[in-house]
Parts: sequence; structure tokens; C-alpha cells
Amino acid sequence: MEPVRPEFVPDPDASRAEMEALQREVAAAAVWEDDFDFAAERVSARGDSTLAEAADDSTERPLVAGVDQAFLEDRAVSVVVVRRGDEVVERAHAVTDLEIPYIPGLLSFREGGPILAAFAELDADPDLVVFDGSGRIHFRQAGLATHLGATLDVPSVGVAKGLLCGAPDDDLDERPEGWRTPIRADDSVENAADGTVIGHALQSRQYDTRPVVNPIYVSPGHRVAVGTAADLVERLCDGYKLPEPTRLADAYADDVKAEYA
DNA sequence: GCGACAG
DNA sequence: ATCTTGTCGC
Repeated sequence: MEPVRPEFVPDPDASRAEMEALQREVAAAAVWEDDFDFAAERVSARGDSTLAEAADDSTERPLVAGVDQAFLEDRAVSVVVVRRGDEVVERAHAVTDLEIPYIPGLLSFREGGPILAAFAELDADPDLVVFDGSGRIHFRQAGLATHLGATLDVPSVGVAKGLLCGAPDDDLDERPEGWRTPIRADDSVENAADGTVIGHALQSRQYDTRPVVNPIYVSPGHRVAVGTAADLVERLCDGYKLPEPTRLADAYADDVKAEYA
């Protein structure tokens, strides 16, 4: 899979001002409305149970990809795992030199190139890509999921374990499983009107007692509406805090890393 | 100047 | 992200 918008490919050698300018362009080109050709109800972490549904598995179920990375000193191990239902249909990876350090707000310039290298090794073209990081929940609404989703022109969502910016409508403490609250743009988001819903905090997993689980932060990447992004990710969380595609990508990244260590 | 900050 | 032992529970 190659970039459909080469001009959006993040350049680690760009100046900070150029990076931010590109992010504004990406945000302006990003689509935050549903624009995908699969049924959201057909997205799930598990496979179909009935024979009738299993029969049309290959034609009806969308290809959902999970993307994650692991690191070796100054190299990144980037992986893409593609599934149809609960079946892994393809895995791709790339080991790339890292050019710049992690800077909040500029993550895609550090990890974007490496991730695109992994996509270049991928034959399948996914119906939906789940990235580990923010999408619209970003200072310029151009987080990793939005930047790479727009570059590849593929429907995408971002799932982050921490909140980069914006403010939740309600307190996030000890909420029940399935609970969600909007994340709205505040002064830190320069290109969105104050109060614009840019994502959701989603309590994807919670225990009845002891361990208090933190929520995940879901936001649209590209071609997915803010509410739909949360719906899709919720369907992909099979009793775990993180969606199954990213859990699989996580595990595969560790495997590949072990081979290069 | 102070605080906040995905992976 | 990564560095790390043990520990509680199904």
C-alpha cells in the first residue's frame, strides 16, 4: 500500500514551522464524516458464529488493520496486522532508522515514515486502520491517525492511552465499562472552534472491584465521524482495554523486535 | 515565566 | 516508548 497523497508524507528534516504548516494542510484535507464502504455493524473483535454468516465472511466482513511499533535504540520496528473478523490475513513489518526524537504534537514526523515503510510491504488494502495514538485529538487536529490516514487515503481511527489535548465533558474517574464522554476542543486546539467534539474518552474495560482501569481516548483519523470512531473501537474491544487489532499488532511488534535485537 | 504534553 | 520482580486471580 502506497501513499495516495505523497505531498503529505511527513519529512523528519523539515523545520518545526514546516511540520506545523503541513499538519494544518492535512487537517484541512481530512474527512471527519463517515466515508467507508463497509457496514459498521460487521466490525467486531470476534468471528461470526453461525454457518450462514461464516459463509459470506470473505465478502462481507471488512479488513481491519492494527498498527503498532516497538523500538531498538535508534531504529523503529513498525508493523501492520490485517484481520477479517478474527482471522489474521496478512502481516507486514519494516525496520527503519529513526531520524528525530519524540516531540509532543509532532509524533507523525518521527513515526510516520517508519509506519509508511511497513505499509509499503503490505499487499492488502484495509477497509479501516486502527493507529496507536491520536487522530483529531491534536493541537492542529492532525495527529498520527489523521496524518497517515489522509496520506494513504484510508478510513482510520486513533486510539491513545493518554490525552494529548482537549477537555472531557465529565470526570473520568472510575466509570463503568461501556461509558464514554466527549472530548472537546479548547484553547490548545488552534484550528477548531471552542467546544467542538474532537474525540471521546471511552471506558473500554473496567473491573467490578480492585484495579481501576484508565479510559482510552478515541478520535477520528480520516473518513470516519467522531461518534462512529468510538462506536467502531468499542466493537473492536473484546473484553480488553485496547482494541484487538492493536493488541495483535503490539504482540507482533514484540516478536519482530526480538528477531532484530 | 509556568504548566501540559500521543509514543 | 523502554527499563523491570513479584504478585494476585481465573
